[in-house]
Amino acid sequence: MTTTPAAAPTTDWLRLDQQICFSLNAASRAFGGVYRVILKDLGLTYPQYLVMLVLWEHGELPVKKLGEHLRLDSGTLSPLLKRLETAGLVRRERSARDERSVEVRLTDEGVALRERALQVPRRIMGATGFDIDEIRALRERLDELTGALDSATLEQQP
Amino acid sequence: MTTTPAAAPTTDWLRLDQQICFSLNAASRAFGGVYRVILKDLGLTYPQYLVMLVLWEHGELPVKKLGEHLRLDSGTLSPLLKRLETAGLVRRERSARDERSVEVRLTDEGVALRERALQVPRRIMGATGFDIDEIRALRERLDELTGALDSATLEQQP
DNA sequence: GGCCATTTAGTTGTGTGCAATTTAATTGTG
DNA sequence: CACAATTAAATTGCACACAACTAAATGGCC
Repeated sequence: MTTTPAAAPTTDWLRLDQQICFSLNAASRAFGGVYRVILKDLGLTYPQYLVMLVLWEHGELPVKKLGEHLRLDSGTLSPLLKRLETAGLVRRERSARDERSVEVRLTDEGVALRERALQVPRRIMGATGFDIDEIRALRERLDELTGALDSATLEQQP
Repeated sequence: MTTTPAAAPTTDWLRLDQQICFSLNAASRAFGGVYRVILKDLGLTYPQYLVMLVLWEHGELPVKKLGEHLRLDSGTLSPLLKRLETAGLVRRERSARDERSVEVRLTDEGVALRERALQVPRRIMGATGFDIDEIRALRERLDELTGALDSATLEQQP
């Protein structure tokens, strides 16, 4: 075997691409790892925690609205919500007004869990080593990126 | 400082937390969506593309090393590599020196696919709307974050 | 009122991610 | 050399994501 790989890597675009998507992918999973450890106490997975955050803020929402907040569809949410229901944190009830819709609402237990969740953000912040302003700046950058990527995805589909 | 009884929480840390993890999670999945569209031509998923990027750069390496580059373990890589092998892009062979190890190497077809992949980074860059320097700055920030999160995860596991 | 397109959840199938376990090979130690 | 500890892959089980599809309910439109 020759020691030199296929192509000259100096201005290697694939290598650059590697860096970009690796970084985001790795950061996302590293974040997931930290949340996994911290959320184990609460009996929640990271995506379940995200759902609970939305419910703690809004109290009660149809699956559709929940999905809009989280950019997730029913294919992901339906089984996840079933697990939260089995855990006794939420109830799912067909809306009386529109029987296509399913209202998701917190149980007393689900509301109570919020108290224990209040410590989570501080621990996450500690793990990042970033301060509030740095986090905010990064967040704005990421939202900008997400917006650009979403519109690009839509344009690419016709 | 007494807190408001019911809904209105302190400085709403949970809401802030929501913003942070939502943003990273959303950006990661938005990125995945763009890659999914672009990579469909090549017959690769996004994680498979990441594996191919490493192989295009290094030519051949054991599963262990591949996992270190991608921070993935054999539980993820084994089935993924089987699919790449079925697709005819890689071969997996037990190392003669150390029979515990499995060497992953590109087939001719796998090497050839690199040519078609060369267009991917440009299309991704276009979709982001960011220029090289912005991407690089974001990447450095994310790597910093990942490093902090990883060491925090390790410290928490004694 | 009757019919059809749309909307909303749910289901199915594929592909990760990761923890935990298993199997086989290698290494370290007495 | 024997044998326990370690290491590398693979396997198993669970939980997302997401595309594609199904089923039920609603809303328009004539």
